[in-house]
Amino acid sequence: MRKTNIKELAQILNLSVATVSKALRDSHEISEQTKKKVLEAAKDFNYTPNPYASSLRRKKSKTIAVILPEVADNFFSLAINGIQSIAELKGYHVLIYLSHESFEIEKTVVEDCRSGRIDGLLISITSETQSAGHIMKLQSENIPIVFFDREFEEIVAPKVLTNDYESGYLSARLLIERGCKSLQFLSISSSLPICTKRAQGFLDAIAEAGMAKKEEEAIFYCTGTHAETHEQIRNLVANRKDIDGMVASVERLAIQVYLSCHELGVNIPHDLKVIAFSTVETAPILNPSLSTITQPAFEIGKTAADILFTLMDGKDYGYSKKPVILPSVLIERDSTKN
Amino acid sequence: MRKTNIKELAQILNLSVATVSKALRDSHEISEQTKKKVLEAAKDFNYTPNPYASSLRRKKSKTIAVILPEVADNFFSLAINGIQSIAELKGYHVLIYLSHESFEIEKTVVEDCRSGRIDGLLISITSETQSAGHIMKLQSENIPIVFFDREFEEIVAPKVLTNDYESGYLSARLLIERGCKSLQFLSISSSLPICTKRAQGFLDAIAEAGMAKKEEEAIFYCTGTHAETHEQIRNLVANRKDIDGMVASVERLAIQVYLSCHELGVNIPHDLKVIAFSTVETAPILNPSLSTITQPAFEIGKTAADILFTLMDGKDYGYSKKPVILPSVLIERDSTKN
DNA sequence: TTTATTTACGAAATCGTTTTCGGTAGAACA
DNA sequence: TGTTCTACCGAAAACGATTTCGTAAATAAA
Repeated sequence: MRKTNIKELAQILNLSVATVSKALRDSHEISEQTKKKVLEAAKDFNYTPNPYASSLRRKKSKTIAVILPEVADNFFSLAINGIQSIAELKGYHVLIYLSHESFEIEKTVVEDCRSGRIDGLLISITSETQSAGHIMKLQSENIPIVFFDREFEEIVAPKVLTNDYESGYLSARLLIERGCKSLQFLSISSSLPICTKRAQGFLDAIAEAGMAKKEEEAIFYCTGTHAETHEQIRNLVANRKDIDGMVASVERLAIQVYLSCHELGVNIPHDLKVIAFSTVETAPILNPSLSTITQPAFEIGKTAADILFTLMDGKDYGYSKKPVILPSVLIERDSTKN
Repeated sequence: MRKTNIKELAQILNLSVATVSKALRDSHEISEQTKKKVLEAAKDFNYTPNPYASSLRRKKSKTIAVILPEVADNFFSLAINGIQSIAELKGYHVLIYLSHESFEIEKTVVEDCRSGRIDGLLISITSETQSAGHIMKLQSENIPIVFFDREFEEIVAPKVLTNDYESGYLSARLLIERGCKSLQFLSISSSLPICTKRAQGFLDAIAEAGMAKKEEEAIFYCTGTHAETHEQIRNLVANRKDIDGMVASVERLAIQVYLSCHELGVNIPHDLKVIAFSTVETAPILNPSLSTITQPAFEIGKTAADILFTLMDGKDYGYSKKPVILPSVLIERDSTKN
């Protein structure tokens, strides 16, 4: 079945393209009668409007972009779900870009967003990102941007986050209450706010309990590839028998800790207690079940999208200039019990 | 910093828009000298080409769409990764649509794809999809389509699948060898080829072992919402003590089985052995570790994208009309051992 | 020198919409 | 009767690129 464009449709109907266009957009300038005729013909002759012609003329693309570090992480999967749920409602299209934690890729993608391809951007920055020039440039071209989860602190923009500091604090408190004497915080970045805040909460909690360590000792950085991370964590678990409690700042680190312990025969929670920032749904059926600080990932995505859309409507998004905080919940399971 | 369009750039350079356009596209009609001047000015004056104007004229969008049932499933996350890896290489943009297992949504999205918004489509159909009219309509408009994982059997199109029948067969064989006497196959659809083929392999294996059951008894369908599924599986585990082996056709069903067993105090593998089609990375650290048939999810996505791009280049994709099969691997862990 | 050929560029049409700005008829009003 | 509104519709100009085709100058071939 061949496609028609608006010009052909106009010819068939013996009307002008202007009239057809207006009829299709349900303009008051057009009589109900002709509207009906146009709609019918549009269906009969298989008319599908060309979105790019429309975007060109109206300077609106009905498209948003989501930039995130990876998708094979439950948190981001759930966040995408939340974002999509809103985009679908609004009839918007969603472009997904993966930065793979590479600042270079992030920069390239953000650069491309300046072309007018998108009406708005949702972004969770990479663990490498230390400057936000690329993002500010986009901002200066009046494209609404909302940060979710991984913000860039120095930039003023709507942000949807979770209570990272508090959660970091509580996770350490839990381990201390369960009798741990030497704690370690596993991080993936020394600049990412989610990591630094969680770490700071952790540090404050151990200091408060008289278990203070030097920051370099208390925090273990797992940068590098996933394979390298595995190696690092395995070595840590193998060699540092003094550590009896760990807080994993992101999901995959916790999994690495578990795998290492299984490989090395280290018993969780007896030899080592573990708690992780994670939304992994298998937490309750892990061996042992994993205590988690679970972020409201879906809601974070949904809220960020919500704000983005009100911004794109030209409205103020109603919240103050402060980030929106959706709290995480700590669920204790066997990995921290005695 | 203001954006420039090609017309302004031409004025600045005292050249025609035609020349500027050709210079930017590195045409042989333009001297190296002016090319250099144009490129410089483009950078200096912050020129970013409007992709929609370009798409309109060239009838190419540099965009592909991926339609999948859900993203919060490790298989699909990994597949997206594979797809993105190729798209990024080719400088293409990726639109993601979630059908949430709803045929209606799938139809709407596919319909929209006819508008010229995309140059190609990768799709994994919903569990409800029983007809492919919408997809054939798209095909008839010469938009390349590649199915991955969840195909529609009756349609002729490139497909990238895994060895479903064989894997179903092997999973049942394993349980039989481990001494199971009464097996159950957990399915999510009576029409989805991945389910029916896996189920058929399963049925053939138990028939061969003299453990044949009627199909209605051997296969348990978990349709409905996730919450309903949990209820159904819980009831099954609670009431059918005769069943001592289960094959979960998709990841989330296995998780539900585990959760139910934990709740009900059913011991895996002693009371019930479980094997699942799954790519979940926590399989080795579950309680007990989960035997899986693991699909090469990343490669499936990557290969599908590869084929799509060769198709979009107008070339034959080199393979025969038969689907490309990337085999899964069975990894036995504790959930099926004695 | 004359005639082809190449090289380098520009004018204008084109892609398929949307929107502005008129314009014509008939109704309503004085 | 003349005037002012409405209600509908159309011509044409955008939107910002690409591409075809034409042409002038420079070079090569005769």
